[in-house]
Parts: sequence; C-alpha cells; structure tokens
Amino acid sequence: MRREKTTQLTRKGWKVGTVREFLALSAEEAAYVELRLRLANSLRSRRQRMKLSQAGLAARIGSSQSRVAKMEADDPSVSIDLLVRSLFALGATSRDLARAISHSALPKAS
Amino acid sequence: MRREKTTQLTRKGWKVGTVREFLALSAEEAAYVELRLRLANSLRSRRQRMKLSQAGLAARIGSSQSRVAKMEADDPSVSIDLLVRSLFALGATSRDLARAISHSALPKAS
DNA sequence: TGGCGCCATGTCAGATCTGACATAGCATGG
DNA sequence: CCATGCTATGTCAGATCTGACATGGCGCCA
Repeated sequence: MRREKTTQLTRKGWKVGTVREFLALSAEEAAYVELRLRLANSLRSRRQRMKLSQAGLAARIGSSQSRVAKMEADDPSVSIDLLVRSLFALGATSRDLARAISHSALPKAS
Repeated sequence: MRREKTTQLTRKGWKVGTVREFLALSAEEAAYVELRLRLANSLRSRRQRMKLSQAGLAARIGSSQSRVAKMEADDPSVSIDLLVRSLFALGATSRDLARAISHSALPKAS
C-alpha cells in the first residue's frame, strides 16, 4: 500500500518493498502479491493451452507483445485490471477467475 | 476494451460504452463490468458490517472519503486494483474475493 | 433553525499505467 | 553459419487513475 512514498526514489519495480519486507509482508500485502501472481500464471497457462504466442494474444487484446510478456512476468508495471481483462479476452469466466484466485495454483515454492 | 478511442470526447465515465452497447455487450465486457460491480458491492457491505464510515475506511487505506464513495459507486475512475487492495485492507481473504466474484451476490435487478 | 455526521459528485495536479518501439537472448530448422 | 519465431527487458510520450479538496444533499437530534 501507499506505493507513492518510495516511488520517486525507486522509479522501477517492487524493489524496496520486496527486499525490505522479504520476511515481513503484512497479510494484505501478501494476499495482493499472491493474487497478482496467480492471475499472471493463469494468463500464461491459458494462452499456452490455446497455442497462442504472446504477439497473438497482444493482437487480440489490442496491446503489444512486450506488455503481454510483462503481464506474464508479473511485472509491477501491469495492473490487475489489465490482467483481468486479458483473461476475459481469452474466454475465461468469472468462475475461472475465482478458481484461479482461491485455489493455490502457485508453483510449489520449496 | 480500447477505452482510449472515445476517451478524448467523453472525458467522463462509461457513457459512450454503456449507452451504445446497452444491449450489445460482448461476453468479456459483460464479465468485466459485472466483476467490478461485485467487488464494489462487496466492499460496501464489508465496510458496513465493520461499522466503518467511508471516511474511516479511507483513513485505513490512506485514501479519501470521496474516493471510497466512488469505489462503492463503481465509478469508472476507479481501478480493480484499488478495489481489491481495499478489500484486502478490510481483512478479506483470497477466498472471500473468489466467493464475491463467482457467486452472484448482485442485487436482483428486476 | 442550526449543527453534525455521513455520503455523493466534480475538479485537478501529480502519480501510475499503457502501447509501441527497440533490442537482445535462445531455440529450431535450414 | 544464418534466418525465423518466440520471449524478455528497457524506455518513453501520452492516457488513465489517485488523493485531496470543495461543495451539496440528507437524516437526525437539540
């Protein structure tokens, strides 16, 4: 939360947050980053299942290959809005989203 | 999708989209607006359950009363990002989100 | 009537996000 | 070796979103 504070200094990515809070994420921050990650993963797997290239997906949603790459990489410069819209554009339903969000579809960390 | 096109002209809200497409939303657009609506409703009811005023919630999330009002009104100027972060700030879990999203918690329209 | 708490709506400067472009890495097939 | 296709990463102008502020409405109690 309150990204602005550190923003002028870091002007690129999570950096500050991730490093400092590596072991001290508040519950809500953790939920937020995890949500993003799940959407990102979901997007990639859905795209691959459909045998689309990033450029192909980009064309569909009126964006560019590079932005799609960033979405899938969970780059801090992409919003949840964009992720969600892209998922819908690939035919995901609300239910699909809900599944992606609550189910831990995360790659096992350990 | 592709909001920019009409944006310079309308410079305020859904307007163009809503009126013109009143009966012709694509599936993805429908899913998107419905998702927003559900998050907005979810936020309001969660806040009320916690007996917080909009100003109170605003303070918690480092925002302002007016923005909270806009969130709950599903104003086009608020992003899903903000809605989601606010929900998390009120203690919602990923699972809560998923429920809000897939369950039709919409006020019955008729 | 006035004061008070709460919510809605408009506006705006400044912060953030976005598409586009450039460029590089890395396989696979020639 | 060189193409070709796909993905990753950086940059930037322009679009969008955000917090703050101002103001108005509504209900309620004195």
